[in-house]
Amino acid sequence: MQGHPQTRQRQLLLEIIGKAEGHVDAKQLFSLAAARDASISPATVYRSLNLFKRLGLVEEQRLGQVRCYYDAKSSPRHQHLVCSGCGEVFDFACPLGEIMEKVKKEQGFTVTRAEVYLEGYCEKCSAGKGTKKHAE
Amino acid sequence: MQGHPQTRQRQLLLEIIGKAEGHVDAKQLFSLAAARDASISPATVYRSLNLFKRLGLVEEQRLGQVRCYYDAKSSPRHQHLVCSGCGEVFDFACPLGEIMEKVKKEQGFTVTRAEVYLEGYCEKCSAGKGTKKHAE
DNA sequence: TTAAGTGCAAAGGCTTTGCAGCATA
DNA sequence: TATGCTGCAAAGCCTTTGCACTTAA
Repeated sequence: MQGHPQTRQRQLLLEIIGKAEGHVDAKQLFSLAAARDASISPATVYRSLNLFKRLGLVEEQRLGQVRCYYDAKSSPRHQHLVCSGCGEVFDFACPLGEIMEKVKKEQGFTVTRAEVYLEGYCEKCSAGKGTKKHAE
Repeated sequence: MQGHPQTRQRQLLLEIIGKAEGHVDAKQLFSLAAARDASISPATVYRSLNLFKRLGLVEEQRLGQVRCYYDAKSSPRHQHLVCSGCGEVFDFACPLGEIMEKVKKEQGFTVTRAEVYLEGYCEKCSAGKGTKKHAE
């Protein structure tokens, strides 16, 4: 791992991130890890996440207020829809290429990282609004 | 103010947010406010921001990890470019309408809130990279 | 064997909350 | 005057850090 020891904890964390198709935040990651290795500590989770980010193994993205992580190689670039009704997270393809070109051309800005976050109501929740799982 | 008393502190905060064309986070807002009214407390800033958000007077948006606020009526919807070189924040028009329509049509998702966050290098910093004000 | 990682506990930011006093309407 | 806001201080999260011990290579 690029000069970094492959430890039991790191393997476990990477495995969880890889399997969690979608996005886990640090807290979830800790819970999931602790379920399989009760001795793991939050500090290790945070330290590992920072290492993985530096090595480019996982990517970080904000979903609303929350920092989430996902496997860098498994997930192609995608962006997120979060339902205010049921809390579910959906992926969607976003024409980022166009947007990046546009700001490059118009403002000379070179984009190295893009995040799109849309909040609203999914098909099911649009139909029967009022079943809020978590408030706004 | 919709049944909420108009206090000295709230006036001050709204004024600062209005004048700060762009985005202030809670900390900046507190500093700016404290410069003009040394007795103001962070608690008031946070309480006021939450009130303003509820009343729709200010809008909240994330810039990277940071929650920023801006005057809801003065700013038309715009999105942000943050330069990793100089830290400057640029606005840009983003074709969100199209995107919202697309997810509506393709996934039945109704968007109520959209945030686009692009990070990269502005024209100046692209030219002479290496003058990082803050690391990644 | 040795450099690096880990757990624990404590500390650090930011944000919220309880409470008593104060101000707005 | 009465409701509601304010400041203060304390508490709550999440995240990072210091330290001694353990582990991978």
